[in-house]
Amino acid sequence: MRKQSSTNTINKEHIESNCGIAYTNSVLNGRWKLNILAFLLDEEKLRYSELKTRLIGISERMLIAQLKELQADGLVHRNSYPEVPPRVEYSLTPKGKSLEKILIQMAEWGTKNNQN
Amino acid sequence: MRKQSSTNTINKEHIESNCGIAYTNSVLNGRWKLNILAFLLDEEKLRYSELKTRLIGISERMLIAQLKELQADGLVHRNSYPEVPPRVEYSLTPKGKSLEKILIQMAEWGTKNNQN
DNA sequence: TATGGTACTAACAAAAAAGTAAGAAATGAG
DNA sequence: CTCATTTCTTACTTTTTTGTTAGTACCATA
Repeated sequence: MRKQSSTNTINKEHIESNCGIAYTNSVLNGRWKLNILAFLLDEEKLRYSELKTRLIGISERMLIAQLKELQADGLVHRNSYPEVPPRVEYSLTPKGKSLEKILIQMAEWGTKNNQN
Repeated sequence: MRKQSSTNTINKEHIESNCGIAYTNSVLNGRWKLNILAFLLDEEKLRYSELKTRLIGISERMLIAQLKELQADGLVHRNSYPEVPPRVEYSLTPKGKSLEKILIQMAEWGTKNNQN
């Protein structure tokens, strides 16, 4: 009677790949996260102010928020120097760097498929 | 006086990769889009009702909305049979299929890095 | 004539994300 | 003592996204 039982035909691989993608999605989802990661991949270390300059249009509130989430997810490392005025450098963690291939391919795919 | 001029130090490659990523992000961003694409990649064709069954928790409103956006971006093809009750099959376009590598790597990365 | 099954659509409400603007801390330079 | 600089923080508003619910169209079948 209930068609839901057809869910059973989804095998384990499908479910796992689906969970995998869901996690990746949850970590990368956000208006600026991919861009932040891409810049950090390119330039290794960037100060807060440097990121702000590169991410044209981002507000400070958003930049901080996205950086915090990326840190919480273990993708980005924050290094703060005890100076005044403050100096804070952001960089990728190994986990963040492990996204390199994906980021590069996304950039390539986007460049190829964006008809502007 | 204005620090914005430091933007000039960002070279063309960076800008392009950034635009590429921004486009890819705009196309893939959405709570369910990656999952929808992953299922279509795995199963080639899926009816609306089959997608609904697999995407646990999605509402009809969202499913339709995401499918429409994916169609508008040229990733998904909609095939409607002139039958009653209606039968509609969704599948990936070549452009959608060209995301295969990225989708697979995202699934793998997620599976590897999701500590559950 | 009424019912069932599938793929939607529309209207409104709730929740989440993002924008805006003001300000705080810390200290060396003037 | 005041100011400038940099990295945030907070409160509030607006916008965007998502949920919820009800309903539509189609026609074969009973």
